[in-house]
Amino acid sequence: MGDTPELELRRVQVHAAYEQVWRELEKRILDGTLQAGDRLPTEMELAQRFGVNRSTVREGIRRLESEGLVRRASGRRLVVAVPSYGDLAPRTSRALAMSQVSFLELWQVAVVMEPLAARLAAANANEADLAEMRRNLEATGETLRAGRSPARLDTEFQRLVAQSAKNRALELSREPIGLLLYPALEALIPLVPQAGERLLVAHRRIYEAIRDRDEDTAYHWMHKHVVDFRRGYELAGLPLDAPVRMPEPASPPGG
Amino acid sequence: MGDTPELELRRVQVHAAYEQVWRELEKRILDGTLQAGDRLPTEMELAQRFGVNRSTVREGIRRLESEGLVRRASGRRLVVAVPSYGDLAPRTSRALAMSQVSFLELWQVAVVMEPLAARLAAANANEADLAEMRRNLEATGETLRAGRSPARLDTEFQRLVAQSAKNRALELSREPIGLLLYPALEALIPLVPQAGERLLVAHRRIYEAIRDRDEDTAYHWMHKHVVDFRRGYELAGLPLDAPVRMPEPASPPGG
DNA sequence: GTTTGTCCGTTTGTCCGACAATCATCATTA
DNA sequence: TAATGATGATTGTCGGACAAACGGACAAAC
Repeated sequence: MGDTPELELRRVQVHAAYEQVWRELEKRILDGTLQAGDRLPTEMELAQRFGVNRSTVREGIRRLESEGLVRRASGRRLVVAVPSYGDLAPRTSRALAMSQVSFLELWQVAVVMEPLAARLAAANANEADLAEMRRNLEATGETLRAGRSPARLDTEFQRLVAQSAKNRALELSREPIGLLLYPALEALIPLVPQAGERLLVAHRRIYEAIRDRDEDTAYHWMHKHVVDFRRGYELAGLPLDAPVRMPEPASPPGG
Repeated sequence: MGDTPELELRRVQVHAAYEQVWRELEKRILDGTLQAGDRLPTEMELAQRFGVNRSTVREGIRRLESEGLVRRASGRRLVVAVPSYGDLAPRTSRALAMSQVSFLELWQVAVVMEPLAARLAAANANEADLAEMRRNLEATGETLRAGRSPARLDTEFQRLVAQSAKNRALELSREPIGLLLYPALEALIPLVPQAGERLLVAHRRIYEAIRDRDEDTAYHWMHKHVVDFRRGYELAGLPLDAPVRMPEPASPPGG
């Protein structure tokens, strides 16, 4: 075999035309040539400028749409947009669910993220944030009195705390986990009678600490709350290492 | 104005055909009808079964591809896949960068996530993980001796630690942050002469602690390391609250 | 003067039919 | 047996086409 002189070759990259359309537009958006809010040219015009068929342009555009970099304005013209975590979080949740992530894995992250969120919320929450939390607390109380499951409201409470933290990296990191984790309450509540009351108490304490700008108390109650969640899960006899399931989407994923 | 009796209307949903194709296939994948690894029918066949044109099917497929739910095998046929964070993390990073997230916001998350990763890594790393860290350590040493920037290798080291933690939720949560945060080293290193050496020492300690299954030491050194990173950033006179920029992609984003 | 109905040019969503390039497969050849 | 070539299936791209929906302008009706 003396005829293969250590020749190192890498796969020659061949990009489909619609991919190049997508990448080119993406690049223009990311480098600021196209700013959020700008209107894109019509499909016909894009096709002419790129020198490809309109069908090809459309396939590229689908990709951009899916990434949340462009949206269709009320009317029809394409408009450059900033991707929202409304688009991203459910997708990450799905990837986690499809990877058969266990309750324990999610919990291990939540138990550090949520207390951090509470601490930052105590530092940064504004009056509007507090009002939303109050509204959520009341709704949770009613829901419990009516004997229904507060799972969705708990998910929301955690999200509201994270929103109050004024840290978008935190918000975006924890959202996919919250989306997968708290629906597990749905299964837990009926099995652990005292869970609902404990949850409400914890939420109240967390809210009060945030309102009073008491970072440490907010942190500790949230930590306790998340630990409590795990304990309830074990108490109910649910397996920590079983994969979680993807909940029904509350709001339809971005399109 | 008594002629508007609290009438609440929501926008009537009209779904384009390609959207329905996308949603239907997505549903089949998520509910398990189509399992990872399964081959999808050909575009022609999909078009016939959905009763739409092949072009329409193709637009829907682009969406699925973008979500990582389906890939083109080496050949051509579409294959159902599990979305990887290779697809997801860069997108989340972009969303963060476009939202003008500050160094401080990223750091606040990193300072709790990375030590957690180190602790779990000390508990769960296997021999292959350790070998990769060793390789990374050596490369970092060489890079520093050569006077080049270890930014990319640092990003990789943190990723390797997270991989060793055997927690996919953690891995997926921290990756977008790491991707945005550590490239800031590129700007930092030339300004803080001792930074490179300190970084290498920290990496070594973290590696040793993980190897020795010493969770607390791994945790503390990683915490120290991340705190050190921030101190270096401040020392260099870089503003904590300025938005970070999106780094050049090391590997082209999934497609 | 404001609302409603109508028209028109533009743009999108969808369809049809077609072709070259590429891939998977298998029979053929050295 | 392993390399080579032929064959059929499938994708990527194209050009052209049309109905539906939109934005805007204008006229008619209240």
